[in-house]
Amino acid sequence: MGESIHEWLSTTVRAGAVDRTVPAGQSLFRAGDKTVGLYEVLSGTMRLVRYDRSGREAILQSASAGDTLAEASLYASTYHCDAVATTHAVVRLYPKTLLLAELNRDPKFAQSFTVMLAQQVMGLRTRLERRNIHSARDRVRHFLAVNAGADGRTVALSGTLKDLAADLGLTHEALYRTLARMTADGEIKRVGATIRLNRIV
Amino acid sequence: MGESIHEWLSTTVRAGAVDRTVPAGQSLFRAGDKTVGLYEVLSGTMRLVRYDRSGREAILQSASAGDTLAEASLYASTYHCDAVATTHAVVRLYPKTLLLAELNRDPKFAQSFTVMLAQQVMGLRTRLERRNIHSARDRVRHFLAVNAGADGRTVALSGTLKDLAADLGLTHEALYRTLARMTADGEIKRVGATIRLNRIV
DNA sequence: CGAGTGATTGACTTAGATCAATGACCGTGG
DNA sequence: CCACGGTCATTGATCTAAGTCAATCACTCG
Repeated sequence: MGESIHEWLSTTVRAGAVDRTVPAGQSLFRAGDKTVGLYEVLSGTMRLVRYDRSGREAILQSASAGDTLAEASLYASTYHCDAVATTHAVVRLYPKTLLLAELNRDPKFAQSFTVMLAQQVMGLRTRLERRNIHSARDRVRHFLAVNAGADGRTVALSGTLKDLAADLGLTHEALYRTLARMTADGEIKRVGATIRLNRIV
Repeated sequence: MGESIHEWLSTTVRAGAVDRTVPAGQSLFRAGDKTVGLYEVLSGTMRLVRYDRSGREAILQSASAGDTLAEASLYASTYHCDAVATTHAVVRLYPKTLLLAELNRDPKFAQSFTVMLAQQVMGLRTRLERRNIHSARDRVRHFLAVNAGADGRTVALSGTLKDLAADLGLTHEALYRTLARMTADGEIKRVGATIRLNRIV
């Protein structure tokens, strides 16, 4: 969908990127640290956490491969939470200074960056909207409607059904069952890694 | 939180904004129309919908006062869905041409705009993260952790509890019950429109 | 050829949705 | 100035969809 950061970065910025490995359980940065830039998760999972006085942690966000971390770093001077590796992870740092300089210097790059962010906002809004739907079936319908191809009735599944289930906020069992029922009712038809919507008579 | 669009728009763009009233049920634009700009919903509710061949509509998104509509318009040339008013609504159009020109001309404005989008992305991510939490109690905990004030244990509620419930994706009943239980357990204390987190011993 | 994972289905449990009723509060119009 | 309609806050009773636990089969990969 072209929503991921690295597709939009100028070669200048990309050249200045630094990769770093974070062993599971280790932290990448801590609240109060000075912000250094924008991170992209290359593999593994990172989580942003905050701790209450009793030491219990609250997960503010978790980012897997392809996600970005700490957009905050673009405008804040210090981090306001910790980033810790849930699994062994590899991250790529795009230094703040480079990014900001590039944004100032190159209006075209700035525009690309803005477009990317706008797309992210739209995508996130859509996903949030979907989570508002309580019924599993309607949630699946929403997903299908949003992701239907040009013909308006074919949806190509990118990953596994388990991944899709996670994305929809359902257990994989619930998704399997929902799809099975929709198929039985003739609402959809599964063809390989594709779902075809049938017209409702 | 400074996440809303209009706070970040330059006076130039703001001056070029056009307000428009949309009666309930009427559409603001339809799929295929040329994009004209970015809309902000001033009052009422608009929804973005797509129709399948059987005429049933799928709601892709719904936007209430303060929300923006059609960020797509920033980079796409035509709309890919319909925007229809769920209730009588008033929207404000920030013309695309003005916005893009301004973004090109004024790097500072572009930066502000980018910052605003980045904030939106962060906020949306956090909310999405919250929706991943199944337990009502943990969802409330997440909300409290994220929205705790400087002291880390006081959360000021902005709207009504019903609004909060909707925001959390819970029914208001579920929220009342959860808060009641947390209070009974001594985890929180409600003081007027404020919730205070207690340390867990 | 096992080990690991995805896909699928069954049985059972439960948290939260739904339906319902009540009290508090608030503006407002007669 | 007060009765009335409206909304929020709250709690009870009940229902159900989805979560949880569990088992099976297919498939791939080293």
